Amino acid sequence: MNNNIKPTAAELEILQILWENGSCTVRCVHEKMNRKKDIGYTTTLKIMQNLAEKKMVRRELDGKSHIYYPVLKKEETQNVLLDRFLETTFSGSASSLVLQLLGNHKASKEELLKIKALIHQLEGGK
Amino acid sequence: MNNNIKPTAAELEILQILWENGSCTVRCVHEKMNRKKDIGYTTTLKIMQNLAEKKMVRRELDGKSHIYYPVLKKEETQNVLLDRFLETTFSGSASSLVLQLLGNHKASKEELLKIKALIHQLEGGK
DNA sequence: TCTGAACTACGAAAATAATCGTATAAAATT
DNA sequence: AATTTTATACGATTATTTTCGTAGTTCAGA
Repeated sequence: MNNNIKPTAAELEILQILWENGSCTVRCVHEKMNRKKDIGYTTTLKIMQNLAEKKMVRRELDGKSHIYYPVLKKEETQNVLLDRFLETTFSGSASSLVLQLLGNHKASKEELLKIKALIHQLEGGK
Repeated sequence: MNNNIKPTAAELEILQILWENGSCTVRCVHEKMNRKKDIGYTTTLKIMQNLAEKKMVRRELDGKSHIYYPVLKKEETQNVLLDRFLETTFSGSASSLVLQLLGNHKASKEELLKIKALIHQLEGGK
């Protein structure tokens, strides 16, 4: 598994948009970005070009412009980032992470149910 | 609550050491750091000075050298960072974070037990 | 007392990330 | 046909983080 995934903060923002939409032009990404913060068009463009150069997205020419597609899988990327975060911030202790998350962040009932179900499954399916 | 906590990666490494040890001199931190990676003494010193300047640690003169103490609370800091991570990487969905974490065998049996206990408590209690 | 070891202070270099300006080309509009 | 709009490319600038060199201080031991 690719453990070299290392999108920067700005790159990750764009990846999120691509994951949500499947594919986007720069203009499209840029408009969605601008709903959250004020940023120049060429900045968005540049970061997407960087992503392409690093092979985290691919792009196809479509007339005058490009259409960008995510290459990294969302879950895989999240997992790698999660591992790293777990290590750096919680010294690798998954339970303290979860305890803090659930304890302070009261997940909804539905979320708790999902989690319980998974635990049962993990226990049952040994 | 202080939502402005933003230790960088290098700063966080040092905070972890201070949290574990309660307090440390630069030398002490530096030796522990060097077990993991090769880094110059003055680099460690500088980062600790930065931490002090940013009020994330405080220091007291002790003879010729300083003793550093964490100011940020470990759990509070972890929480702030966790919030931020949850937002940027999992678009705020606590359950997908936990599901991926547990699904990925990052939690031991003991950890699962702790988590189950907490869920029971959240459900049953108050 | 002199020398060297252990400190701190401080600034500058190197590395990384983010932002944008300008040049250029191709369509679309007038 | 000329102008405006919409793209990309690419380098330059700025900001942030990390790293370290150098200078200067204090203290302990030869």
